[in-house]
Amino acid sequence: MDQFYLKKGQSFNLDLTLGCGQVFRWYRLENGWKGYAKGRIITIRSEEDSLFYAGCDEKFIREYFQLDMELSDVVSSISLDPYIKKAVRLCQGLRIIHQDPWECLISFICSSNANIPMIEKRIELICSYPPDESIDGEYSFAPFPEPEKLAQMTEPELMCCKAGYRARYLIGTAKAILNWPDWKEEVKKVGLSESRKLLCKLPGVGPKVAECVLLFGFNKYEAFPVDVWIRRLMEHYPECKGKKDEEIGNFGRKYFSSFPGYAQQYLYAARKELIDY
DNA sequence: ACCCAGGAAACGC
DNA sequence: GCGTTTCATGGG
Ligand SMILES: [Mg+2]
Repeated sequence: MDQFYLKKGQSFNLDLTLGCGQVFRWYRLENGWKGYAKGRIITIRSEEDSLFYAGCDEKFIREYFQLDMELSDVVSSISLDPYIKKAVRLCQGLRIIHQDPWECLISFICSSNANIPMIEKRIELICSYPPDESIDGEYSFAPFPEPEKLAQMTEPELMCCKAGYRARYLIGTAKAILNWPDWKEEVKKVGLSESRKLLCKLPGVGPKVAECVLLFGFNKYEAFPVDVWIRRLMEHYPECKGKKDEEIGNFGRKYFSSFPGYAQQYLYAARKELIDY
């Protein structure tokens, strides 16, 4: 168990960060969290101004949780009105994680038209397939299937994992990635609009999933994913009333100029407190 | 029995 | 191009 000392003013809330719906393979312990990320099984807890963690090194912790990112710049940039200010206040210390792009991609293909508990269950079943009865415990902490493995799975197998109609999307995207080995470099080096077009070529990836992958997997903070909750919450702004998702996204990106993705995630994380604002 | 959930794709016009 | 329908799944 290693210790990481947070600097004074280095705002970080572990519970908000892991529980806000940006990652799906972290589980609460009695005191702290255990999860799978980037080939590692990690346990971590927060205590006063320190993090205590095992399963990775300090470099990983800083990178994964983006601890060197200056959150005060984000907050001052997006605190433009009382509505978003309430979300910001409720989300103090929430950081957008730097996920593995492939893990993020299949996670959010799994996310379409589903709620968070179902998404978590679906991803767990896919990663732990085929089921091994000799392993006890609710969670396997098994690695995400690599593109090679996922491409070889069959639709019936993925249906057993409760993938539903997303089964063929997962297989199709895995096969497409096998034929596009430098997809991460290509997506990384172009702007939001172009990278979104690239990702949308993949089956099961549309505007919303693409922007989640760009935000959480590539940390493109211009991204502003619009799901059913964000669509509802953004009705607060007259510019978005009755508008389609595309226009809502365009407004969010323009209005929250420097960090739209953070504004979006703070709104999403505070959705239950904002819904009857 | 309906409605909903971090939507996308196919279809009809 | 734009609106509608379909697609699995489990919980409320
Ligand atoms: Mg697509």
